[in-house]
Amino acid sequence: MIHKQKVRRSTRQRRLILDAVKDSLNHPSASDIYATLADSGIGIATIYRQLSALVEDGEIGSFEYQGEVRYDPIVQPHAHIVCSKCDKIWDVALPKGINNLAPTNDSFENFDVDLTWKGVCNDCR
Amino acid sequence: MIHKQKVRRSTRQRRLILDAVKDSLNHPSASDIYATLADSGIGIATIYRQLSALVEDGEIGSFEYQGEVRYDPIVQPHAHIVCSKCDKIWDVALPKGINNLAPTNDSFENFDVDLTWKGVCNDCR
DNA sequence: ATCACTATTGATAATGAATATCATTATCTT
DNA sequence: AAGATAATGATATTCATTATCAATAGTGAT
Repeated sequence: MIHKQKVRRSTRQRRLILDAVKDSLNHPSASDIYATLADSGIGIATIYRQLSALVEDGEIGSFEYQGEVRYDPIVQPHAHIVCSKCDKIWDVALPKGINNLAPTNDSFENFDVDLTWKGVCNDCR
Repeated sequence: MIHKQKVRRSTRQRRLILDAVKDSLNHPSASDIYATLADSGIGIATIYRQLSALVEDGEIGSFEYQGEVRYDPIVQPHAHIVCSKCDKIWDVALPKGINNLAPTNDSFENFDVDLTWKGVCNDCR
């Protein structure tokens, strides 16, 4: 017997958290979103729960950097550039044709790329 | 006045930790190394300290995956494949010419690539 | 070898991100 | 409106990692 699909409910908290990520420009962490929504009264546990759920539902993107998960309003595949001095993160297009360079063969089915360029940004030099 | 260079001492602990990473095959975490060296009596703080120092000194590599830092005996630039089911990690060559695809321009000096392919391995299918 | 200097160690407390628990609240379907 | 249950918020807990600090042990000079 197949597992019954758990229905996702639309709550005030979920909407606010989604909007906060969609409106973000700095690849916020969970605590960044918590701070942004400070006067909403949303608990920190809900922030974590909904961020995970939104990623799972494909509404937002995520990646980890410096020991914490960062969230991304952009869901289309793309790469990042990070400055190792100031830890700022920029979005950048994936190199054209990168998927053709994937090590896919009959022993591994490949479906996602995580690409980050690390360097020093202009401001830090 | 230039900062005085702090001299790195060669200790029993450092040698054992370096050897453990160099002999590893599974991209071990700090606690993996701690477990491997359980009967050496090395404290967990020293494991963390020396792993960081070894990375800083360019003796080993590191990257983060699933909320923890993994260490790598290979220091040459290379990519990883991870299985999202069993979390196993494989080494794989960087796509040839990837550095020519870097978004380097006069506002960002690029010196490192972090590339991970994510998929499902043969065993998990 | 011994000395003096100080980097390193080990035990442990502390931090910080993320998850688990659970009684209460709010959504959704009928 | 009512029943079923997903979601919430407060908080305890877990887990990886770092900070603290007295004791120990490399290292270079004598």
